[in-house]
Order: sequence, then C-alpha cells, then structure tokens
Amino acid sequence: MIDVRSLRTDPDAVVAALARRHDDDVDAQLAEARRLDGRLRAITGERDGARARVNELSKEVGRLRREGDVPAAEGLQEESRTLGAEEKRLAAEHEEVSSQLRELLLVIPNLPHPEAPDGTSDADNPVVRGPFLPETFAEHQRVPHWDTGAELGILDVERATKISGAMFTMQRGAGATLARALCQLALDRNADAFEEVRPPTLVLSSTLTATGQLPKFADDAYAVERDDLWCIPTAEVPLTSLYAGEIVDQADLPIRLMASTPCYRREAGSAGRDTRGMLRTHEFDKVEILAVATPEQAPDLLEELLARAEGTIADLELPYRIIEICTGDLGQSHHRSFDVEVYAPGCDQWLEVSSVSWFSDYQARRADVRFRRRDADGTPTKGSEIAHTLNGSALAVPRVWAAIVENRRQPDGSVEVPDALRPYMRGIDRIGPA
RNA sequence: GGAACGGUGGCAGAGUGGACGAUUGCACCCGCCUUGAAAGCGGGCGGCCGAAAGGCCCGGGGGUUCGAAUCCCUCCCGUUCCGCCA
Repeated sequence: MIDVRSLRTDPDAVVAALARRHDDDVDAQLAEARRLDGRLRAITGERDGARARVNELSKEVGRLRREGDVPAAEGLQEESRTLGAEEKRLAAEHEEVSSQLRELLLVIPNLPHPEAPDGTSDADNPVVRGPFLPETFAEHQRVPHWDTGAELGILDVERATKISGAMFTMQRGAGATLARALCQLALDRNADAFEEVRPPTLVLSSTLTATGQLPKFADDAYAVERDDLWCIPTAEVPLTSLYAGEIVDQADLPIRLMASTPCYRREAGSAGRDTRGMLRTHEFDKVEILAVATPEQAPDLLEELLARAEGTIADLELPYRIIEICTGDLGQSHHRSFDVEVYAPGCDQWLEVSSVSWFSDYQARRADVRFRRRDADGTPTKGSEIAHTLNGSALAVPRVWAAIVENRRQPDGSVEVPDALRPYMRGIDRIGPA
C-alpha cells in the first residue's frame, strides 16, 4: 500500500509519481482515496468525541452509585444511553468508510523510483548491461530444448500432460538431476549471506494479500478453496510475511532469507503463449533471495541481489543481458526492478530468468513489517517505521534448464554440463542419449 | 476428527463488572554507589490514530450493560490426551 499520509500532505507528488505508470485508473483512484480519507478523519473525530463523553458519564455513574446517589446516577445513565446509540451509528459509518478506503488502497500501485526509466510497455525497457553473447551460434545449438530433451530422454512433456494436463512438464534421469543441481548451486552460491528457509507453500489469503497478489491478481494463483488456502506463485510470498505483524530491531537488519520452493502459476492471461517445452509452466522450482531492510540499506541491497542473480547466470556460462523495467511495465508492488534475460539459441528467444525488485515499503505496509531504529549510541528509539523489502530470483529452474540444453548442445546431440554444476551432477559432465 | 484446558505488555504471570492500559517479577534504559563490574538503591520502560484534546488495542468478531480484560455467543489459534496418518 502507498502511505495515505503522503497522499494527504503532498497529493500532487503522489499523483505525479503514479502518472509515470501510464495507468488510466490511477488518477480517479487517488482522488477517491483522498475523499474517503478526509471523511474517515472527520468521522473518527466525531466518534471519538462521543466515546469520550460516554466514558466520562460512566465514570460519573460509578462514582454516584458508590456514594449512594442512585437517582442522579439513573439520570446520567439515561443520557449515556442516548449518546451510546449515537456512538454506535458513528462507529458503523467509520467501519464502512474505513473498509472502502482499505479496499481501494489495496489496488493502488506503488510509486515508481524516480530513476526508473519512463516508458509505456515492455518494449521500452532499456538494456542496462550486455548483451553478453558469443560472436555466433553454431547450427547444433539451434535446436529447441523440447526436441533435444525428448531425444535424450530428459524431458517428458507428454507424460507430464497425461498426469496433470497442459503446461506441466517433467524432467527425467539426468534432466531431473540437472534441475535439482540448479537449485543446489543457487542455494550454495548465496549461503554466505542468506539464511536458508523451507517455508510452507500453501498460504492464507492474508499472506497473499501482503505481497500484492490479492485482491487484484486472484486469477493468476491456484486456490485450494475447500481449505481457504492458496498455492504460492513464488517463495517471495511466505518469506515476505515471515515477520508480518512484528517489529524487528534495526540491529537485525537487513534480514536475508533464501528458499528453494515449487511455484504455482495459472498463467491465466497467457493461454497459447510459449506453449512448447519449459518456457511457461504451471509448476516450477525456483530459488528466491529476499531482504527485509531499512530504507537506507535498500539501494545497495537491490544492486547486491541483482549482482547475485547475474553472477549465477554468468557462472553457468550462459549468454545474457540485464534490462531495467520501465515505469509502464513495473508490477503493482514494484518500486524499481531489473530482469536478467538469458538467450536461448534453439528457440531464438530472450528468456526472463530472474526478476530483482525493490518494493520500498509497499509490501511491508500491507504485511505490517516494522522496525525500531537505534540512535547513535545504540539505544532503541521510540516508535517504529515500516521496513523495506526486496527480492529476486536467484535462479528459476525451467528456463535456465532450457537455456543450458540449447546453448550447451554439442555437434553429436549431447549436452555438456557447465562446470559450475558438475559438483552436483553425480559425475555426469555430459548428457548423452539414454 | 473427538475431549479437556488455555490465549493479558519483549517474556513470565496477576486481575473475574466501575478509581484497570492493566499488580508484580524478569529483561531493557537512565541516575546514584563503585577504580571498573556485579549487587543494592532511586527513576523510567507497550502499540496504534490524532496538531492537540482525546480515542482505540487484554486472540478475532458479535452481544449484554450507563460501564466489559472480567458475563454470554461464535470463530481462530495453542497445549495435553484419544483417533487417524507420511
């Protein structure tokens, strides 16, 4: 959520910042939010005043009764009853307006970072590093991974579909080992600074609301309706909510977490796109790295997370580039984002394999993750502040798997395992025909 | 799934209709004492909204009452026992 207070104190700045998203609904939403906020504050004052008078009268009634002045007490009780009814009406109105405001706030997107590039769509995302490409690709690399995968018996889409339907895949043999090796590499590479977590992958609605998937993007997530739970689309969801409702000590920030989990996505809006192979699937494994930080720590962490995602891809010797997400393409919760894209010569596509983002306090406000500052001599200060959150994919398995199978394909049709993965491959350094 | 007992401040744990946002202990902070520390002594010490006055928060929601941490209903969560189970 954006900060309502900023909307109150500096509405023009908020309107201007959000205008850069080129989202047609935002202006009207902001105007309505301001109106509701004004009304809410007025009602709050009235309601509190009524309550204060009821409390005062009740105290007086107690005093009179102790002193035995029952008639006087009964007179005040009558007055209090009337006031109480008024208070009830105001409280109900307060409740109504407050939930309207909250609902609206939940769909208003985050303010883009001032340095995020302007643009209206993904076509405007600038390449900020790279592309790091070899001079040419050989003919033997121009084979889509679904062909090579089937040929080598390491990808069995047909049977995955039999079991679970379209857009599910299954890796087998050395292909399954490769998928697992990728997760292990990503975890080991980041274990120097990140605590490994194995979070639940079914979560409550409130958890999915905190990170921004609900209420607006419910169609993208799998729901386990009978138990009112949702399948996580990314480990970002449980990890961001790890400290929900808590106030953490500044001394403990940044908190760095990582998790390897399956991710579930309905891909509701993308039917018919990327239907072959492993480019887009309903279920996949991903290693996520995440930080909870102070606002001051966030910019450096964003760079660090990006460097870690990039470093892993570089270690795997894959051709890649880094793009920055422009204001018109930024996700609802995002403040600033970068993508790592890998080139897959077989299907001749740049594949998004990692997205690294800074959410400012947008998610933390929804999740209620706060921190308490310490002053210069280390004494905890009064009050609390909303934390900042950042995260990125350390490695998303299917597309990296596909890119390896295509880039590493040899003239004889086998696939050479990148050096970085060999420690995890049980001695397999080349995947040949089964 | 069944039964019993619980849910109060960072933690422990009182409070069972009115002076209670809440006794007390521990932890923490400041001061005194001390060469320094510990102990001791004195003081401070929850969160949220609000410019303030004030209001709200004793698991969530609802109810009874002039007034609810306290009584009633309901839901959620926890512990223990039973059942089932990888």
